[in-house]
Amino acid sequence: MTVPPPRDQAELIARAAELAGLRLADLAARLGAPVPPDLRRAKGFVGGLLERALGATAGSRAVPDFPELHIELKTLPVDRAGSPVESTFVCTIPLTEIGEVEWADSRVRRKLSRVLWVPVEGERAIAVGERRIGQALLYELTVEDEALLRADWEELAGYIGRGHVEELRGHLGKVLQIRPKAAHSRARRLGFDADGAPFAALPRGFYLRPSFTGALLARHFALPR
DNA sequence: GATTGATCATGT
DNA sequence: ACATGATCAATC
Repeated sequence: MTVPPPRDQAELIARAAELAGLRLADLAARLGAPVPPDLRRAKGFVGGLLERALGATAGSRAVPDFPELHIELKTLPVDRAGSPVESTFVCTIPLTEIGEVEWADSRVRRKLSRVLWVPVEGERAIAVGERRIGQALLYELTVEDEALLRADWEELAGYIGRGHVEELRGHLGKVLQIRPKAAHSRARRLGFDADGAPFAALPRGFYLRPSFTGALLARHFALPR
């Protein structure tokens, strides 16, 4: 079963609304996809399933999931109270270029400008197929959120731009953090040190802290916090 | 229990 | 190689 791309924003929202309450096993059956016993070897299963169900087309290309609508799709694993149980990967970091990039042109800002968040039960105690899909939220970057993200981004990108990528640890950043993003810890890509000399750096990515995504959901759905 | 660092699968 | 989709698992 193949779902065509949504014609417009309203169609996308309607499709997402129709999925609320479904178990992942229901959706997988509808699409003719097998459900893995757990996510250890299928970490992208939930995201991929929702992409197919909603008609996302981008695949692995570096464009939004719904390019014509300028909307990014993110599934968000949550507990029974609606709080995120994981951080949210945003994008990889172009180590050799980010020092020259302005926030306004950054990958982080582009990615988070418009996001269709789909909460999905994500507690490991619930079998993958039994996890239910929640009500989606079409989010547009707010002035307040942008200020928070920009402050973190400028601090973090500044480290890299000055050649201090190796000093970056996950604890930096109030709402946005930088963590490794690689197949394994021996992976390396080109970076520059403080003297501008090239070296083999650990690939890294930007992630949103659960407190940020949790606040975003709570605001929209008026959840108790 | 929350957080940080490590890791898995797939597509272009 | 590096982008996409993330969660796992060791450690704090």
